[in-house]
Amino acid sequence: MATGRTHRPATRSRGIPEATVARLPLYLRALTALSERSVPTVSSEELAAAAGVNSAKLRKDFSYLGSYGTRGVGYDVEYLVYQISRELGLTQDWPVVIVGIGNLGAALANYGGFASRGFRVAALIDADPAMAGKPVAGIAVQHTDELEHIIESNGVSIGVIATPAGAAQQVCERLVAAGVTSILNFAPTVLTVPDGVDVRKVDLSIELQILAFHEQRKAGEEASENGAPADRAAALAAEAEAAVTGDRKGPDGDLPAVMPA
Amino acid sequence: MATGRTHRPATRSRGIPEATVARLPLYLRALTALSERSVPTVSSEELAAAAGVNSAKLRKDFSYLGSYGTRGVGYDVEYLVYQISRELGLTQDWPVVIVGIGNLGAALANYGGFASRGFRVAALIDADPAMAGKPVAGIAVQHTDELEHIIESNGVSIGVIATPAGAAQQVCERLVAAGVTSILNFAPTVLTVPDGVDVRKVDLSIELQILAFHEQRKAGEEASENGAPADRAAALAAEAEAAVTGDRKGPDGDLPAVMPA
DNA sequence: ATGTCTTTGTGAACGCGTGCACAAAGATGG
DNA sequence: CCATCTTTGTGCACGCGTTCACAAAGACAT
Repeated sequence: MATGRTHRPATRSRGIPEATVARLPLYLRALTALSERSVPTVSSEELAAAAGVNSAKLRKDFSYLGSYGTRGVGYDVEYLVYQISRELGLTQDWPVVIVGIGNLGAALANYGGFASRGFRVAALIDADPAMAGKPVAGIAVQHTDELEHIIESNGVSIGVIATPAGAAQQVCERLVAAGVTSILNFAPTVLTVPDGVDVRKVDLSIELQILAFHEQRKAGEEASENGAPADRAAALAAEAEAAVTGDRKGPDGDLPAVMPA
Repeated sequence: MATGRTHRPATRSRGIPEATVARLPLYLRALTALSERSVPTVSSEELAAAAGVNSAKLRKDFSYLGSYGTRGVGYDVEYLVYQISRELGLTQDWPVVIVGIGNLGAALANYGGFASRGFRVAALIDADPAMAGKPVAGIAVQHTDELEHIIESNGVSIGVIATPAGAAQQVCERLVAAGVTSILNFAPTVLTVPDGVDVRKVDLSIELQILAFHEQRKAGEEASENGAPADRAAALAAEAEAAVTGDRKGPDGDLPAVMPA
């Protein structure tokens, strides 16, 4: 190791695995908690436990950042907090705009987790003229017409979309055209963006559906056979077929064989 | 409940890969849109484009469910909607409880994406006595004291935690003890749960931090390193989440009025 | 100094997920 | 009934991420 660790080894700084990047905030949170308790150092084992990951994984993650630990001792908490913050870009201030001030948008505006880490809500934007000027989380909502102006004059590069699904793509395009290059999307839609623009998606209902899958599997593992969902399945199928021809439904809602043409 | 089930990769039985499960809701959403437009069939290429994935991946995903396509034609939209819904367990009704009715909890309660897919909000629960009885999204908030009773009498197996970070673990334990086996966690904490309980985490600030990382990389190609002050890191550390304590208070830092920080 | 003990950093093996490329299956037209 | 055309389903190879296991590095005691 210790291969002349210059400040931008193309081999490493370029190559922080995406999976590692996604865990850095987790480590940072755990470290911050330790820092507040004035814990000076922490071992990979302890920190891994606090972050809910494997200790070998944590060490490997940190190894991508450099050798910040001391063998036999562990990691210096404050130093690591700083290094991770810097790596994540949290040592600078990121102005963000939130578009779509409905229930979710308002909740996001009030969310302290944003402001506390170098993220500053530069503006709240909504398409409803009735919302304009109304204060949410201490910030006056502005109308969509001003979107471009807001982005440009504040140098905003990160946008949060909390609009209805139907408006998301259009809002996205306007954000990108105005200079936004990272988007956090809460609308249940697939956003299409040009190269160079990052999109991360948070979809509440998808998470629940994934849980439902596992829940169903747990339930079906003991009652190895379908207990009674046949009725509901049939009902859903019927409802679903309302649109189309709708005359090819399993006789009793059970697994119909592969449907013929 | 199944007896001694040593923990395994979780995707065993007829082994639908976890990555595939996570995409099924995406396909389902795209298919539902097609269904509403009365589109009878769709090719893997078209559907993949609508869902924002690779067509080969989509076909492979579907192959885990069975052979539901017709070569030379594509997939029957209605039939596929039914199959995926059934696979995800959406053909039955899932009562869920939301614990922590702050800004986010209220937004979740109002979120239509839950109710529209077999998920029914059975109860809203908050620790604040002042909230008790207050209607949110047409449902009267109930006090935490009734948590166990609500879970048991409604047969709730899925719980949503939208409390401050400090309360999350305790709430989690009570939910699990009362019979909940799947948890969607919005609080920025690592939840510890017994085997057999699934936890999915949604962390808003982590998503932003990941975006910031990429944003910094994009911006910092040439302005590689600036002498970032360590003061910033110290300030950040001090201000960061006081998650440990756990009650909603805090100046303006991580734990805002309502959201889990 | 030297030995012992703790913990890091990492080489290597393994498993999962992704995407290519193509043969098989079925529709369609003559 | 046969030929052609479209699209599925999947074998295969590759790369990423995870985990194990251990040598090296440093702290600490004697």
